Amino acid sequence: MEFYLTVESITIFKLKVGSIMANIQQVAEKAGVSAATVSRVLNNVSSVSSKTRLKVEHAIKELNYEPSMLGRNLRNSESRLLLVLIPSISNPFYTEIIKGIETIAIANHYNILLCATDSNAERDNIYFNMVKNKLADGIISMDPTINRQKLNELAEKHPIILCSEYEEGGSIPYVTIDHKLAAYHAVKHLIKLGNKKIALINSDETYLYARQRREGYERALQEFNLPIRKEWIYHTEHLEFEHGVHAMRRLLQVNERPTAVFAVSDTLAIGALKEINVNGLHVPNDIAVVGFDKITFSNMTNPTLTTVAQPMYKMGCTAANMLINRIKGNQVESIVLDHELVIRESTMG
Amino acid sequence: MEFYLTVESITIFKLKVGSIMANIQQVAEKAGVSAATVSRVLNNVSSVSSKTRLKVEHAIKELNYEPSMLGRNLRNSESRLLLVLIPSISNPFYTEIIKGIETIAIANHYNILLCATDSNAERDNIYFNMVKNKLADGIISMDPTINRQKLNELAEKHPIILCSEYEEGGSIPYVTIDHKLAAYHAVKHLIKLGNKKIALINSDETYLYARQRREGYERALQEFNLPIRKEWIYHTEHLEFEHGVHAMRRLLQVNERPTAVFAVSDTLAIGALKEINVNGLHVPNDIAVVGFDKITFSNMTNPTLTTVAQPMYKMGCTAANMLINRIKGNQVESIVLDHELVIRESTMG
DNA sequence: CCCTTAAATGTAATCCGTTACTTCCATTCT
DNA sequence: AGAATGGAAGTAACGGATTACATTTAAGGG
Repeated sequence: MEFYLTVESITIFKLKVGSIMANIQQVAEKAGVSAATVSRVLNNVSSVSSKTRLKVEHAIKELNYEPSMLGRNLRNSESRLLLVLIPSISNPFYTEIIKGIETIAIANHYNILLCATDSNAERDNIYFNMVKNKLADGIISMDPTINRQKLNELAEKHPIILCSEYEEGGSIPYVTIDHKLAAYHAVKHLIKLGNKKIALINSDETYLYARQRREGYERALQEFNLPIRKEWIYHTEHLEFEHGVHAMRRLLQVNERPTAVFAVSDTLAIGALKEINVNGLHVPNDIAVVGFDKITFSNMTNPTLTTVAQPMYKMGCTAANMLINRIKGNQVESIVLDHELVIRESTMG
Repeated sequence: MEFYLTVESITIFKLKVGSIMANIQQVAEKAGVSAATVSRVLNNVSSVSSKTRLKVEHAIKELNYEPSMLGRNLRNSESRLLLVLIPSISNPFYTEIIKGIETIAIANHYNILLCATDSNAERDNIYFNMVKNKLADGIISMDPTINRQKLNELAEKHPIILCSEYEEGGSIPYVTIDHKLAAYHAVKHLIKLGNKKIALINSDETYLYARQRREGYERALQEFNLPIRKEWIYHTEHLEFEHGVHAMRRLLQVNERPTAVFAVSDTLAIGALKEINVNGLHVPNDIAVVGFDKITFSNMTNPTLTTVAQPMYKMGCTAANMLINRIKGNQVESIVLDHELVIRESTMG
């Protein structure tokens, strides 16, 4: 009896699965053609007569058929999935880039797998395996904390593009801006406004962009014969708001208080704004502030934040195009995009 | 000559592809066993002798073999991918939820496909097809603008969970909070502070949560015998900052100016804050403000924002667990989680 | 009316792993 | 020693679509 029940339930299950989705074979039978012909119709191969095409299309509608990506992908050994690696979803810097990537991806019939590594090496491994496993066709990495060596190894056999963060002299193609020049412009702007004591809130200099932005900061100061003072350079471990608050608190305690601050990210700059406000000082009259990235919220603060805009949407588009080209087997060249200084209230007296 | 070159390049390509990744057959040959045995080793099936297991594991290492997800998924007809639908990546409300989903997903050997619909029906279709196509095993939808009818149809044959936004009396399981009660608490808080003229910045009431939050707002006012005045209720089409600014501008022009504002999202509330500041008024002394969602930035504004916290991380975890259960074929029940009023500077005199 | 040729369609192999079923072999029991 | 039992491994079908190659069909030329 028990055995009978089991058999029945299996039958029901099979029936249900069958009803969920027809396969190409069933469509072929219904249309009275071979599976090959159905496949040709699906892929718009020219050599199908219009009569047959119509029959097949009719059968497809009738059966509510949708081709299985799994079968197709196995055969074509592609997944049409792009892996996008970011350090953390909560960082607004990435949102526009991702939009760019997504737009290009969809236009090329790809989809994106957005993955936050949270600077977790285990996650890295999972995601790297997805490419090895053919579950993704390529990677756009925006994670500066990623394991370089493993990434390079992977890049030998799989398409990878770096976005924003890259490796100097490395072999993996990248899209980025000229961080040094961008920082130079930002600081020069502060100098032109008459500031002579300019502080830098930088992040961890293990990251290339942090080193480059400091170089730009120093270059601007040198060019105008302003002193580079250690007390005015503060390094934060992370880019979050709280670290900006903390950095600014320290900078306000320095003997000779700076009259301007350049922070290497908007979230840091917004933290600085807050701390300056809390201390009863005025931005920009007492201290001017410049951020970096032009995240959405940089426009919502009070005062609004002067910041260096990276062409994020374009960066995303470019990275996606490069990756898709790479997947097609083409050679691609690294690209440096232009930045733009967006002057707003935090530097307008 | 040209022909020769072409042939050669094809050969090279083929060789390269071959070298990229061994398949189960090659591993089997190397280990001197059948593919079935290799598969058993991979899947930890008990009936493999330790000698054979060792041989196979050795061969796997030697060939640097990684099983292809495509083959495996086709056979098992699962993709181990969860589709997460959000209206827009740039909305910070979703970040914590996504983290929760991701954590649970990874713990269960799933990965997430994060997809922004940007309220674009075409995109909806693409994503729905991914499930029909077996490219994803199920959907967590957080998009209130999604096509209800299509979603319901899809839900008949595929696992779907709604997160935050749901359908009253619908058949799709959901996770949410009690929006009405949450709004009631927020407004009651404003009343307890002595406010008698309380404005509401609501979003489009085609969304269930918007209707429910207004009900909560009205219930609180009624309970304390305060008037519900039309001029104090403003509807915005979207949730962005600018709409909050605009709404507040209007509310400040009303004859009898409200002394407090409850906005149904933090971004709207932050817009309101900004506009109040711009008009030389003080928060909370002139006008108190309460938001909704407790997004990261609600803590970075000046003053910091009092807001209703949804348990976003937990919501994400819950939704993911529900979906995975659904995929396993289990029945799941809808869940209503607790909210919390976070009192900060924008209501603390 | 037959032959050539091209277009249209079918056949079958292939992509890669999983698993029900079968076979083989070695214990253990009588 | 021969049968019964069970453990270990192999065989082959399967999942769904694609495509090189083979075959059929129809049209055009002589």
